[in-house]
Amino acid sequence: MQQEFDFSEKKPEVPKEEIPKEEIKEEEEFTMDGNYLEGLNGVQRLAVETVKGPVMIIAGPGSGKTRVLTYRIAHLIRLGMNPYNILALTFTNKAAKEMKDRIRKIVGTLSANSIWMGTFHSIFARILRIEANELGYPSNFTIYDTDDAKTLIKNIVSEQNLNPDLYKANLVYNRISNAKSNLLTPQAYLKHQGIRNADAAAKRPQIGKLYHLYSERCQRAGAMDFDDLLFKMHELLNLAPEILQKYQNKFQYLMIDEFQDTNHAQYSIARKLVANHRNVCVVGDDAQSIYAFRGATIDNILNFEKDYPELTTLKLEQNYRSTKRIVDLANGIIQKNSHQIAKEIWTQNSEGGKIQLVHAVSDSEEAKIIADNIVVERLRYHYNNDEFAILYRTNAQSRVFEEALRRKGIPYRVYGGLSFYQRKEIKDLMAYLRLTVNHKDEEAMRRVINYPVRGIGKTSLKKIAAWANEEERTMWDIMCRIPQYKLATRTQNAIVKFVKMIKLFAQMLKQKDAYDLAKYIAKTCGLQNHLHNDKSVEGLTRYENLQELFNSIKEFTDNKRELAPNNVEVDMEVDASLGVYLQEVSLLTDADDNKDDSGKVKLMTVHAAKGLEFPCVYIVGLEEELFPSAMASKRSNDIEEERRLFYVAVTRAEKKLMLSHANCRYRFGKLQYCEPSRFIEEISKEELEEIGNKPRASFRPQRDSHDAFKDSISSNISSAKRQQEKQQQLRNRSNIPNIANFKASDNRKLKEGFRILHQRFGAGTVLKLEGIGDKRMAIIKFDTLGEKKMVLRFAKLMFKEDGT
DNA sequence: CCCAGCCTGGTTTTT
DNA sequence: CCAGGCTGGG
Repeated sequence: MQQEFDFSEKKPEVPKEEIPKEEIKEEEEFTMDGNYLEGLNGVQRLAVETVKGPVMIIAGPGSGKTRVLTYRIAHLIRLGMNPYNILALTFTNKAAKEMKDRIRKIVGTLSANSIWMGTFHSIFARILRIEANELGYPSNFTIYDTDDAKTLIKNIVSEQNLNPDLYKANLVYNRISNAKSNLLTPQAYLKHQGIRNADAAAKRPQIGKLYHLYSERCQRAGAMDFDDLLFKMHELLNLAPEILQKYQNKFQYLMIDEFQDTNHAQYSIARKLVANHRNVCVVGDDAQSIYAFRGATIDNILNFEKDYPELTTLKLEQNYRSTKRIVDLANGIIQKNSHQIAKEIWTQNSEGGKIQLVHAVSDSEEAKIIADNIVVERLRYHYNNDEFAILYRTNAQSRVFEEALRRKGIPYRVYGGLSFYQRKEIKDLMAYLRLTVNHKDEEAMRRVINYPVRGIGKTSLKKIAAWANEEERTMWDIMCRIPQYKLATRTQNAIVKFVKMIKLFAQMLKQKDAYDLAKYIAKTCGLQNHLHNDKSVEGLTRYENLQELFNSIKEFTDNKRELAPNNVEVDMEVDASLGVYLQEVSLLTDADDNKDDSGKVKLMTVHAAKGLEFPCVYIVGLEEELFPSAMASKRSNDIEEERRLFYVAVTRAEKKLMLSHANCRYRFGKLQYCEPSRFIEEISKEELEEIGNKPRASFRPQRDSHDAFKDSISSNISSAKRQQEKQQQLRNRSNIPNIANFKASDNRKLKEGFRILHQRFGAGTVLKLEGIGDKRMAIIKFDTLGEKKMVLRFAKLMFKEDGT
């Protein structure tokens, strides 16, 4: 089936002749006749070739969705569409990157790089940066992360003398986020009767006002939060017909991946952009919608047909990823849900091994069984470490598995969790960088104005904030004219000096690239020295992290340099300045950095695993209140989302799938009894291979006490327990002091203890500890397992006198 | 004004 | 268990 293809207004800005020779060579693997179409099945091919008008592709898991999307884009380019006119939106940077890499292989680097492909947030940020002035924003606006936003809300709540228990930052932030996702302005929010009633009923009538103030403050600070990137984009398109037209003409073709995860704002923007040519292709799977909590709505899929009556709907139902047993299990799971588009996933793959279900006594036993199993599978079927993935519901669950894997000497990588960019020392330097680029950035300023200490304390800051609010100016403005205000001379001088310093940094923005400037700033502001002088173990790690940040900035500038000569558009794609760096980095997550993860077992949440596949998958912690989460048990809608989440997890697996749950686990620092998840009950047991102790009611510890737990399992003592005892014995024998609470004054004992630890572990350095107190940690590094470094963390250390 | 250390309250998933 | 708030001594 060959389509005619004719877009008016198309300017071939990248003529074929300009493509460098080696790229053409690369292309020849896939000739113009469309060799690249040959590996596709009928529906896939139709999906690739139906290029005009609205198309919706319902793509089951493992149905070759990414392949279809990439080939489709390649196909468009082949048909003469300028890559520069294609907009492809994804939800994660990873997905965008993967697609770009694959397209690059088909159409060459130059074309691939010209496609506007990225996350909603990053693409819109890029556009907003260009158009910021239209919205009364500076083009170097800051992007507030969730922490910044919540701190700002906290400040506003306290300024308004509202009860912080009632107006919790989290809650207020969610309300605001919700409003923005639904394109409600503060004014509309305040007017909306239903919302007003709801807020009043919840005894929180002031939320509308807080939303209003929050928006004002963001605007004043030249800052947008994540939701603003969508919200303001929509506002921009509404602002003037010319602007809308400009982007409608620019983006002749729009593709949206993971369409089931779009929220109202995203959908509205998309609809506006394609209103004229209606060339929009969305790919999604209602059964994999797992982001309702952040405003995603399945309605977008259901309504799509109404908005586009001429819609072509295609269903990709053949699964190429998983064994029959896994596909059957997945189908069985999802059919329990009531709302969904009818479809049946099927596969021609072989039956595969039975799905295993592990009943573990405790969370540590669960982890041990899985670590053991990885070793066995590896030997038996010659799997590589990186072919295993452990999927869990919450990030906190990773700890036990890390320990178990470490004990077995299995290298691993944890994805997600606390991102590198959320570490204190990183945020501190970033705040300096942000402040340099955008002086108005209030959250950045509050963070660093007195760090390292320069004698500008809380009281002074409060005064400045008060003056700023009074005059409706930024705090920076006030500080620039600080001699006009009444303050102690010493503080005044300190502020003048601080302002001078930041201004000095700003002057260098144009001359230096991001890397040079960042290094200069770190040195001059005193942060680098401050960390360098901190000789405690953690101080050292912090210093190292800072160096790591420099490395990443260096990588960024080098990358941009490489791109620069080839790129058609001169904007942030090739701009190596600090401002662009900040913009890109604030939208990055931990999963995005391309740290080397070959040869490592992968640990991540189910959410993070979406869009990925692994030969062997372990889904762990299948317990009521955990997976499904306790929050979800209340509403049936949420349970369905949890079930979809389970569905997503199951369908990540190619060959081997193991499910597990524990009878007891530590949660919130307490030992708890756990019911097996209802999802386990829902599975037909015939195809299962059940491993381990069946759950027994007698395991239930009374009053959640540790002793009751010990008694209840003493008859059937778990291997985890024995392991623990063995460890303990090992410790005693080698005289390793036990670790518990300690005070900073115990420094000498501490040092002695670490000397012993050093001897015991031998392989590495035990670093000096000074001034360790509450919630500080000690970190021991040593080389093992061919990994560069291992880090052990001991919270709250103390050596008891008697060595027990 | 600064900091260490105590105390309390809260814990899903992410751009 | 852990982050953040609060307090009281320097």
